[in-house]
Amino acid sequence: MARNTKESILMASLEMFSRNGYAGTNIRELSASLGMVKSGVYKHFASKEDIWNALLDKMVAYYDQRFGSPEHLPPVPDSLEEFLAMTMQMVDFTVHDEKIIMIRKVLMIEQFRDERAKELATKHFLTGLTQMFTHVFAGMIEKELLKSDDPEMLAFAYTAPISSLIHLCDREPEKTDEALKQVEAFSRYFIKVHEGEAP
Amino acid sequence: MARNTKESILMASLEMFSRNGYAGTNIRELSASLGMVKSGVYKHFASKEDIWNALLDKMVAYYDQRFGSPEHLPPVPDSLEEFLAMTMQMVDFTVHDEKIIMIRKVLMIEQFRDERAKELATKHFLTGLTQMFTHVFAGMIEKELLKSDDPEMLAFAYTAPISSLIHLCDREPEKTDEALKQVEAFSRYFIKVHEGEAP
DNA sequence: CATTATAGTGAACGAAAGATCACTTTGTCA
DNA sequence: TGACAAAGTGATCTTTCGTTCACTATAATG
Repeated sequence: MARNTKESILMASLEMFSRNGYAGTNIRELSASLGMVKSGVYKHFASKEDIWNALLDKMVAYYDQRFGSPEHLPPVPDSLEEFLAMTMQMVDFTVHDEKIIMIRKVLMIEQFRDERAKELATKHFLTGLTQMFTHVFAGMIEKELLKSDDPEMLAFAYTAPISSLIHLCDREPEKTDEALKQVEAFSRYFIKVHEGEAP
Repeated sequence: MARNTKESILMASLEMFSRNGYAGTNIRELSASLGMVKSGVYKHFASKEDIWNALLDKMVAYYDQRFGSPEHLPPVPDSLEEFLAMTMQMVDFTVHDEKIIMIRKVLMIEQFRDERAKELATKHFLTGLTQMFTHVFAGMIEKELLKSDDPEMLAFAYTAPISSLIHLCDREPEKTDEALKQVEAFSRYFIKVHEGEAP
């Protein structure tokens, strides 16, 4: 029962931090959203900052679990259509999963204030995606699906534009469908430019 | 004398908002940074929110002035080296200009809370750059510096990765030099991929 | 020089913040 | 079932917040 409440508090804090930021969130509203009175929160966390740190721990763990270990690298696709489908599936998931959206928002808001948020932001928004797709592109080049090229540069050139469209979805969710079409258009364009000569 | 103080307050608020966000900024610190006592601020602005709105007005005006009108479009370069140089000069400026850095940070932090910040963020981070470079690439294709292609897609594929490196500089300024090298490497790579056949 | 609008001060206010504490309730387990 | 630790409450404390206001100093104007 205790673990449950503690988790609920962290979930509620993720929601509030992602909407109002750390400074813009207060314990009264937070506890009220859980049908609690504010002093109750202090049975589970020593302070507001303690909640923040615990939430960051969770976000770090969540990231490591989903993207950290090599065994979670996506399989190298066997065709360019499969590659496109894989991209679309990943993007579609990431722009619709409420929890991941909130994590990105929190990192956006707090990246300049909190050292760990800064680190996670760079991973989430830049290096993580690049690493992941470096592996994919290296495999695809080997399979001659793509022209011989620097896989890391390819990965950066591919993921950064898609990432910017994901951020657009976070900012203006009503544009999500349009943005997804742009992702697809970009992906098709990218494939066309870099596809291998051998059919 | 009045105008001067009002401007100083806006400048100080830009600094504090970009570091601590709107909610994380208080009037006492703000006025103290100007050698004033907090009640003095209220001779120039009716409320904290009034300061925020005035600052946003300024940021909108600043953006429109620098990127808004068509006459501020960059000239179409006459060679690929010139294009690279133009890119590097623009990026170098934007990652070192303290004011522009602070504007980007404020937009990052407040994009999910304030409607106008959201709009400006999309312009600053996405559509503005794309529009600008669509014009450049259209001209370069006409000059046969680049292969015939969709200039808007080219612009998006070019500016988004560079934009993500600019954000990295905002987040981790100590990596600025490295990031600038990455910008140059990416730009050279991009040119190589898309350069026209005719020398 | 006298007047007057403006800029800045310092004390004060009410509201809201984070946090504490003595208490009651509740669920667990010997 | 009875005891005890944990979870939750409500009152309260201290600080800090944004804001107001009567006041003084200042600088421009006629």
